This record gives sequence, C-alpha cells and structure tokens, in this order.
Amino acid sequence: MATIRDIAKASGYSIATVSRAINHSGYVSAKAQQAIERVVAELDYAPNAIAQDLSAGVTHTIGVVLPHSNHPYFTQLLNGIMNAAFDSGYKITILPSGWQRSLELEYLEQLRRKAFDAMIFTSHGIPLKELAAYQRYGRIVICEDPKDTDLPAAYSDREVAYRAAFSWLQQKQVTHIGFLLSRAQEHISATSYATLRAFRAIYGRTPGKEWIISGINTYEDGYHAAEKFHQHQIEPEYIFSNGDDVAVGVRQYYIQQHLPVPGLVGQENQLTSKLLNIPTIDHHFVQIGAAAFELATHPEATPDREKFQSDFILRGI
Amino acid sequence: MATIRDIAKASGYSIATVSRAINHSGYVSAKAQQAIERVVAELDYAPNAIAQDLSAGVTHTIGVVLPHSNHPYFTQLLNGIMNAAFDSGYKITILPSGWQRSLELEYLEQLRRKAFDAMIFTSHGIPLKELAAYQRYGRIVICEDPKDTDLPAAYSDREVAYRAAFSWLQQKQVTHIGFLLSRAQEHISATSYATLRAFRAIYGRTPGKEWIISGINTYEDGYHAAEKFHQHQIEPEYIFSNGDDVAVGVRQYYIQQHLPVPGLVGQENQLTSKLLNIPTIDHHFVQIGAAAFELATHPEATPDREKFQSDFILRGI
DNA sequence: ATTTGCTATGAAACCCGTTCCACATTCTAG
DNA sequence: CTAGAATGTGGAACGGGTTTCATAGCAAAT
Repeated sequence: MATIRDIAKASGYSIATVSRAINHSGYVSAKAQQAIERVVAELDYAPNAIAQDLSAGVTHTIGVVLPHSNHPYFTQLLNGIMNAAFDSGYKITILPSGWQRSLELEYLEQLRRKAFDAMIFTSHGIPLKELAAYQRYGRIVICEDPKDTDLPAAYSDREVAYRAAFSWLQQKQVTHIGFLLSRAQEHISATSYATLRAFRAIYGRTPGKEWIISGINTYEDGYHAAEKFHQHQIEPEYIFSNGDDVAVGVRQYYIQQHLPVPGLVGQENQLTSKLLNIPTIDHHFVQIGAAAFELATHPEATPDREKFQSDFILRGI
Repeated sequence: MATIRDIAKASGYSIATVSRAINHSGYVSAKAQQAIERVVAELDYAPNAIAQDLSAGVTHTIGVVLPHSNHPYFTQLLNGIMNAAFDSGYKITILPSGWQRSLELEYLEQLRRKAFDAMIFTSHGIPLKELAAYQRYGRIVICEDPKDTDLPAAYSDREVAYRAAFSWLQQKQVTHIGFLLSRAQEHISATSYATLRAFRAIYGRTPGKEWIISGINTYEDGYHAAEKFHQHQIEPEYIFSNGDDVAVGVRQYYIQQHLPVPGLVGQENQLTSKLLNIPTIDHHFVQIGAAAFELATHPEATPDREKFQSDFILRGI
C-alpha cells in the first residue's frame, strides 16, 4: 500500500503539503492540489486509519459491554446505541462479558490502553465504585441508577411502572404473586431491587422467599421456574416476570402440564407479549441506548444523568 | 499518560529493553525486569493499543455488516460470530448498512484504510462482483452462495429445507401457496430466489405474481402482507413466510379479522414458532456465523467455503 | 520605501509502540 | 585456551499519519 511519503515523493511535494491537500485544510495551491490528487488516484492511496488514530489520539470507537446477547434488554439498548451511532462517525465494538469480572476488567484495561474512546456498560458484574475508578482512563456510561458514584448514566426509572403494575394487581385483589427476577447476586441487580421495593411500597409487605426465584432471564428459565413453583406447591395468582419471553416460558409450562395458567406480567414489551396479550412493562431501552451513546460521546454533557419513565402497558384485562 | 519513553527514562534502561521486558520477549536481565516493572507500576503505565496496532499493522478487529438489526437472521449470525470471537482476541465492530450502497462502500473504504483486518457481510446491497474487487484490501467473507466469485463464504443450503417443506405441502395436496419473501430487488435476494426455485423443483410450476409479496421481514410486514392478500382476494391454503415473526404477524391479521388462519411455514426456528406450533425452517445461522468468523480470521483456510444443511422442522400436523 | 499580512511550502517533531542490528559480555563446548 | 553461541543492552529505523514552525514570495496598507 502506498503511504503519504510515496505520494509526496511521486508528486514532488512534501508530506506536509500532501496531508493538507488530502484533508483540505487549506494553504495548498490549485496546482499542488491537482498534482497531488492525480498521484493519489494513480497509486490508489488511502490514508491509514490506524496511523490517523494514533496521531489524533482517538479511536472513534465506543466499547459496549453486553453480558448477554439474547435478552431483549441488551438487544434494545444495543439498537438504541447503534441508531444513535449511525452517522456520528463512531464505531461500536461489542464486548460480551457474561457478567464475568475478569472479562469486564479486561475491557476496562483496553480502555486504559486507549483502545476505546469511551465505554457503555449495559450491565456490570464489578461494583460501581470500582467502575467509577476507571473513569480516569476514559468516559464510562452506565445504564442504571449510578447511586452514589459520579458515573454518567442513562437509565429507566423502573419503579414508576412497577408501582403502576402492583397497584393494578392490588386493585384486582391479587395477593399471591410470584417473582421471577434476574441475577442471583441480588445486591448488584438494580432491577430485582426495584421490583421488590415497588412491591413493598404498594403492598406494604415483603414477599416470602419461596415466592421469589432469581437468575431468570430466558424462555427456558421461565419454563423451569414455573416447574419449580409447581413442585414446591407455590401457586401464584400472578407471576411477575423478568421479560416477556420469561412470561411466555412460564405460560408454556402450565399449558403443557394442563394446569390453569396464572396471570402474567412481562417486561420489555416484546412481540411475544403483544401476541399473547400479556400486560407488560416498557422501559424504553431503545431511547435509553441512544441517550447512553450521546453521554458517551459528549463528555461535556450536562446534566450527565438521564432518567426515563417506564410505562406499564395494560393488556388482556 | 506515561509512554514507553517515560518508562525508559525513569528506569534508566532503553525503550528497546523496556519493550522486551513488558512483552516478556526475552533478553532482559532479572535486575532490569524488576526495575522496569517497578517503574511501570509507579507511573501506572499501560502500552497504547493504537500504537501497537500501527506497529503491528493489524487491528484485531472484524467489521460485521448488518443491514437490519431486528431480523433474527442477523441476530443469529451475529451471535454466532460473537461466540466464535469470544476468546480469539478479536474485536467485533458492527456496521449497520440498511443495504445502502453508499454505506457499504463507506465500510469497504474503511477496510481499504486498514480500519479492520477483515469484514463479514451478513448481507449486501452492492453486487458480489464489486464486493470481490475489494478483497485486495482485506479478507471479505459473505454469508451466502458466492456464485461465480471467489469470495470466501459460510452459508446455508436453503434449498434442502425448502424442498422438504414443499414436498410436505405437496403430499398434503396443498396447491395454493402464498409467498412472503424478503427484499424487493429479487435479483440480489438469494433467499427469495432459492425459495421459488425449490417450489418450482417440487411443484413443476412457477407461482403467479399475485401470490408473491416481497420486502417482508418483520411481524408488522407480515400483518400487512396478509391484509394485502385478503384485499386482493388471494386466499392461500398455506403461507410460506420469511421468518417466524412474519408468520406470526400473518396469523395475527387473520385472527383479528375473524378469518380462518391459513397454514403457515416460518423460518429461523424462533421462540414464536415454537410457541404457536408453526412448522419452520432452521438455517443454523448461529453455526454459520461462527464459521464466517473462522473464515475471516484464517485467511489461509481451505476450503474457503462452508455450506450448511438447512432443516425443515415439522410441527402442528 | 517599509511594514504588515496573507498564501504556500517543507523540514522536523510528534503520536507511541516494535524490531533490526550492532556491540559488549559471559558461557559453553571442543 | 579459544572459537562460537547465547545473553543483555541500546541506538536508530520503522509503522503512517498530523502539526508546528520557520521561511519565502507577494500584495495591500502606511
């Protein structure tokens, strides 16, 4: 491949002039411009992107940490991020983590090594405090409540919709509710925490442990969780699920066992809940993804927190 | 940020020795190693990834062109690619294209400029011939039949399953079949072409134009396509859909209109078809994605074509 | 006639690593 | 004891751009 020095040599101008000509940064005579352009075309020259990045000290790349690529939460966030990135000149690099500490640290290390200009954590295994410490190496945006850290964040006020949902259930005089929550390590799962807090706010009590199953994310998880409820003779009137697919998995279990299907509340407002007429919660993750991208690429953004209202979508009354 | 020259200065060794110490490439005394490591720790030094890339002439990045991020075809391919990339040391950059020629060319330009080591086109708008011409700038892998080009490819032999499906329909004495195909520009849509060819092979005839609707990819598209059939008094016994979600959209339309739902055949073997007991076709795109990644990262691979058998999954007989 | 202010150009420094190669030691085998 | 091998080290080139700064030519302003 031809380099800028080749162009300089072949055109008879200096590399400085060639650089100026190529970047149209002025101070190039019409004659020089033409001569250089001809040589560029002849030698099929294109400036090396890595060299430019090195020189500029930026990569125009945002690393997006995705623990789990099948869950709609992440798909929706990613879509939002990509929409926003579309003609921003930024590239998006996907960093699958599976919530593994070692992987997350490895990606943060890449940030330290300037492989990315910024990072977006759609979710995280390592504590926020620790994450915040890496901000000195580059901008880090998270997609949940940043708590007492100073991390920029775009996230959903999940409790708004959760409370609406529980109020609705309370009005229907539903008392026995099963909870299928996300990750097992409850202290780091904002979702699970918000769910239970909203429940407590409306119902004034805490659900018994046997009514909660954690680590539930997929259709299959939902199916097995329902099985577990059944085996332990836990019979919820309603099951509050972490995701529409989860709800559908639950439903599938009861149908296959020829048991009455309990009421369901899903999350993420996906095709499946629409299809089966299941009430759901929309956290507007596509919007949140877009907001996260903006926060990542505009370090001077103020405020650097964006909280979105979640909506409870009533269906199949 | 500290650079390798800072470390050299502070430790009293040369940058060559520092580089060797950091990369453990030998010829460094224990004393030097220790001294250098201490300074590295003190100055919080980490080698700049861009500089390394420039020096090495590689980016360890694969660009993946995705026209459409919601369709399962792309999601599955991407998952396959990411699985394979996982601990390969490669990063995956997503390049949304919407099948737009201008965008695809822009991404190819980036390849030319060495922003990626290789590219995977999960689908493409520009002709294969043109794509093939860019191979001189880097490896380009496609996910369909490369035809008469020399592009490396991982793809599904769609016709195997299509024929199985049509044979099954023929045995059931189904004669009126509606087709919901993907892109409108039929000459570049391998899927649509394969579908119709398989039909012709089994049924010995070509479906009438009024039985084919193109540009159908989503649930909503399916819904509207069904509406169109209905409005034009086209009443298929079976509708062969481009994707499970499409099939579900079709079903939704007929149900909402209180019309009998025609038989359906989906594609991609997703949750939705499982749920509604709709026969479907599995093209194994996760595997294909993984294969595409391997082809992209092993330029010397032989053969550089991998064709996967598709499977017709019979359900709801 | 002199100063000021552009335009145009190129040498050289800079971004930050890796690696080649020359040179000095220190082993090791014959 | 000595030639040859292996270890340790650093200067300098290299990867391929951008940018600063000095210099020169030339026109407008004083």
